[in-house]
Amino acid sequence: MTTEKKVRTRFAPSPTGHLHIGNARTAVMNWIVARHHGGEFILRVEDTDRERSTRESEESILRDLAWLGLKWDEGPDRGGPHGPYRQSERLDLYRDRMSDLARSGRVYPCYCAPDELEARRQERLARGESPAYDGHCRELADAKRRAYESEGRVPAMRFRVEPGETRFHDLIKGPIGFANETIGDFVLSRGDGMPMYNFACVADDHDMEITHVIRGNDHVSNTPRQVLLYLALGWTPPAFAHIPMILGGDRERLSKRHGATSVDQYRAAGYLPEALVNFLSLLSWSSESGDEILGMERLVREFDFGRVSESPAVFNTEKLDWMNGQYLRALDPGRFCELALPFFGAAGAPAADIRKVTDLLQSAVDRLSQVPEKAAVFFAETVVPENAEAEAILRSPEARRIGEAFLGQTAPLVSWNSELFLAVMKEIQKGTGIKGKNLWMPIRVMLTGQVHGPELPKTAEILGREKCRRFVRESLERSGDG
RNA sequence: GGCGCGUUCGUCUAGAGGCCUAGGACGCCGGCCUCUCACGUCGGCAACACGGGUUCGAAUCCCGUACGCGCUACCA
Repeated sequence: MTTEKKVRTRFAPSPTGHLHIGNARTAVMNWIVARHHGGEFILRVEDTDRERSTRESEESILRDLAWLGLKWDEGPDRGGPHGPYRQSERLDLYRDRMSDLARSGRVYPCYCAPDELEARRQERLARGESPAYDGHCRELADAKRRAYESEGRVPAMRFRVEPGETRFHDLIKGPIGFANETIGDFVLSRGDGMPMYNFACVADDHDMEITHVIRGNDHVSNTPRQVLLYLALGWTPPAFAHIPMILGGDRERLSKRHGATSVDQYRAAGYLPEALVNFLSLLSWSSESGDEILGMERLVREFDFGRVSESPAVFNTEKLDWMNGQYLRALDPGRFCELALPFFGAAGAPAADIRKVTDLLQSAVDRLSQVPEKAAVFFAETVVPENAEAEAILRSPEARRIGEAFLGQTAPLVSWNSELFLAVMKEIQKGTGIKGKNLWMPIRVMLTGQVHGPELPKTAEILGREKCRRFVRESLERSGDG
């Protein structure tokens, strides 16, 4: 590699749904490689499957990509020198390439109907033969061809795969080879003229000057077909890198039944894009430093194909949660508050002291969506013991003495904060002789109804003197009747 | 069935012939901190799929087996 070509990578999703976590990881890798080399990251929409492609999906994918922080240099929304970036808008280009191939005799029309194809394939399988296309239409006589045409059959175009072996070098897996016999003459374009994946992909990657094709491992067996196409068109294939699949807990390809599988679901659940990108990067890659909380800059700087693993990785939500918690805690408190606010829903967060609440909660959650539920205790108008343990604490003889002392101590107070609350607790301890857990737990339950929670002085401060006194009074009244 | 790829603690991984009585991280268990929980911190449990080679020496190289995943579409 003496001629320094600018590195160009691409992410080429088909807009048939939300951005899947596995595809997101592919996008992350491509983005990282491009940035690592100071190159360009291109976004291309592969919408040649008219049945399944929708504009809504495309928009949603672009939105999620942007949310992840993976900025693209060229794409359908912003154009670029190699556009258009939607395959459905590049049909003329594919037609030209097809003509090139036709001129050199590398393609031929195939009139086989889908059911005929399937039937013959099953027969070959039953006989223990290769399921690849049998070459039925390979050497069709003109007469036969005309006969099919008059039947109204519209041909697909197949690529003629000659005997031999197709090898390529994978940046991650090393040399890989396929016997051409196992490939078979594959379809380049359908009867309706739409190009197939392998054909459009090669034409576009070449036109867009892609230098590194980085994609999932499920594409390795497509690669020899694509290499054959590059060669037939007189082009030099790009470098290929096939990254391991992401699996679910049962070691099967990650799918819906494994729970959340799309990026938008993780956004809604309160994960930070930086955490998700970091986590995804660490699936099948590791920093030489051994560090795991890396951040985008280090991810880009330290990336190295040599450190990409060759085996599939299980997507482990527990570790993602931990990592997200790390990112959440590293956030500036003001920023944390700002990011948590939307999770209170349309009604918004209760305005009073929300910042004090989020400050207290920053180390208590690992997803932003947990903030509202954990914050509820600060905005409640009544206190209900959460369980039998809480009720038992309220029934204890100490609880009444502590509660009464609390009311007595707080009655004359004109101001209120965590320090004053602490002072009150000290006085109660002095007056009743009760201390430690036996002193604090009854107050905690009287104020929050819960046996666990953030530090009590801060909690009491946020609640305010009046509310604290009311909750204690109501608690005493309730247990007084029993 | 064929072809391809893969196989280190439950999970993510380090490891590129001796540095490995296999290291780190998550989770789990326990200690500390502490009114509780969480955070933080300290410690513990836990793995080289199996069988043959090659070598003075193999988690690392070779072969085979098993298992897993992927592809085998006029889907991408």
